[in-house]
Amino acid sequence: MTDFKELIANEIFDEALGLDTDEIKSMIEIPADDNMGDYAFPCFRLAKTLRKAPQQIAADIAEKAKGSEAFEKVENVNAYVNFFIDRAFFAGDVVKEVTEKGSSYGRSEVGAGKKVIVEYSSPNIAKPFHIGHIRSTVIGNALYKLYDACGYDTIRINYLGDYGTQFGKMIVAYRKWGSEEELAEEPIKALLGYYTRFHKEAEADPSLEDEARETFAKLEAGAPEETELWKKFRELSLAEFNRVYGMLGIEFDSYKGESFYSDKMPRFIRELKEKNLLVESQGAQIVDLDEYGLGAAMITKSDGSSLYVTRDIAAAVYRKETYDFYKCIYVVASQQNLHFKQWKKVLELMGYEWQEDCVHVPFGLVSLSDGDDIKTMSTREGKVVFLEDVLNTAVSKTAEIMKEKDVQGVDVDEVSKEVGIGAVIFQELSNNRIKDYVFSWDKVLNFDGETGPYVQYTHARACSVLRRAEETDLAAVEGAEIDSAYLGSDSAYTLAKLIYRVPEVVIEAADKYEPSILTRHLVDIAQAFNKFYHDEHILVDDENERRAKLALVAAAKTVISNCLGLLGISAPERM
RNA sequence: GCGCUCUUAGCUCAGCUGGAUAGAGUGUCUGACUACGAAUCAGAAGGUCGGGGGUUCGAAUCCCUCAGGGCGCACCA
Repeated sequence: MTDFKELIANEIFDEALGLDTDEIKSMIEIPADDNMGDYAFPCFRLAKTLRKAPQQIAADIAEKAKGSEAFEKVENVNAYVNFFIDRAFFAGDVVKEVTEKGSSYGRSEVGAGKKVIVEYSSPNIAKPFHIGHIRSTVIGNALYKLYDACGYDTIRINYLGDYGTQFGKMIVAYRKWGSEEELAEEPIKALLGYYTRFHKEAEADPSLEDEARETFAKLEAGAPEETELWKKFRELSLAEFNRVYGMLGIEFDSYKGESFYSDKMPRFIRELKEKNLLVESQGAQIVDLDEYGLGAAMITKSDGSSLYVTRDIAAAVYRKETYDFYKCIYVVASQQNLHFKQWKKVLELMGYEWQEDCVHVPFGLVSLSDGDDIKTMSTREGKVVFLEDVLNTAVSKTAEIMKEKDVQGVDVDEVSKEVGIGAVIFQELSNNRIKDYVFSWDKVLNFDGETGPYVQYTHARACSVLRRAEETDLAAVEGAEIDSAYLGSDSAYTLAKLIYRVPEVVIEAADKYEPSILTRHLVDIAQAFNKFYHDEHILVDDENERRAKLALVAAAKTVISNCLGLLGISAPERM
């Protein structure tokens, strides 16, 4: 591909500026308004070194660059030098690139040879998979795909919350009020019922809490009956979770959860002691992080049992020793910011320098609207919206729409899943992950505007044009040269420009741990395609024109499909 | 109280390492299906970018401060 920034930088370069071509390249901007050119170079900063008015500098550069054949036009507006390139040539160049690369367009090798771990989803066993869990699950999955696309060697870990006092509670509740039948029938809902009931009853009878702690201690000590129940709860829950993961098309390479590390902690407690980091406080063992403004990190409780931070230390070291990662990404809610800061600080104090390669990727809270009240979801109170219900509702709404529209030649069951679930995932990945939001049925079930179905529809529409061309034997010949002169319109150029940027957008989204950057860009592409589609007649009689336009349609189709794939969403050909 | 974070159009949100007239979607109003899919497109209206200072040729963007919301602050994870 032609690197226009390079051409421009070479044109501008002058020793008197005191800038090398790379610095000049980084200063080049793409104007918001097409009328102001395709690339722009602002001269404000040069005013000091050159001791001239920026307007004058711009005029001088423009004058000098006007002779260049690489640009159709060069002009200066105030302190800007605006470069106009041959748009048709550019569009043709982009189309060619996408045609050659196909499904690998957007991928790169920037991460070749580096190992990246992404930890995400990590639900608590025996609790329902609710709408709040979608964030880590879907954001983490997109990050995994983005890193994979950047050439990194990736490992997906589901750090299951499969241990802790909560299992003591669950066992106690099950023995008191549960039955095997209801557990077999609807495991998660039954377990949730026990959990909810436990907390309700424990308010009146605090001794239940002690009983739960004792029961967990037994479990930890390896008591057979308790272990048996724990295993059963874990298995039943995992089967439920896997159903949801299946719907979302999500997989993991490892399910090593908290229980896996339960016997790996003494080593670190010893190590903390040896390094004189441990302090006793009110019967508990802590690492004092006051001087760093991080309070105290509790390592063991007063009864000697261990906690979250300790387990996470064990897990991090295990991963470093097992995988020797370049980076380890934790996709966990922002509520745990303090925990991650403490944990990293403790690792640092222990001398593990690689803690710098551990990144907490936080995201905002999902809450529920309860009339005028906004509440966080509470498993204990049973106030939750199940993710599976959301997915199913989205699917059935999609099926309704499809039946209404009477789409031909599709398996409604299959496609309504792709579209309905795609809509939910897309919604989740649309906004900056740090923002809190209130769950709304209206919003997840809205399929108009900047939504997943809109993008998928655009893809299906492109497929439809290509199909039509083939049916009537008007298809572009595979591998044939196209005459890019027909791609010089504003709408074709805008579309090509957005397609051109995809590889860099993918890298940026991965670097910033922000899938929404790609989601937004994808919406822009879909909008640009739809505008092109409306502005221009594609299946025209003139063979050369038709071929050129079809090639652009095919490129757009490929790119939309690739980007949706990176977000974990499928791209149906009809819907 | 302390720490982190958010505040941009009626609503939901974009706005890249500061750059030209702050953009989408949705909602409201209006127009476009006898070309290739109307889950679409075009147009109108809608903003003192939470308030106030500062840095700069230039601030929604960086710094300070105030206000409001959210989250967190040792025996849960």
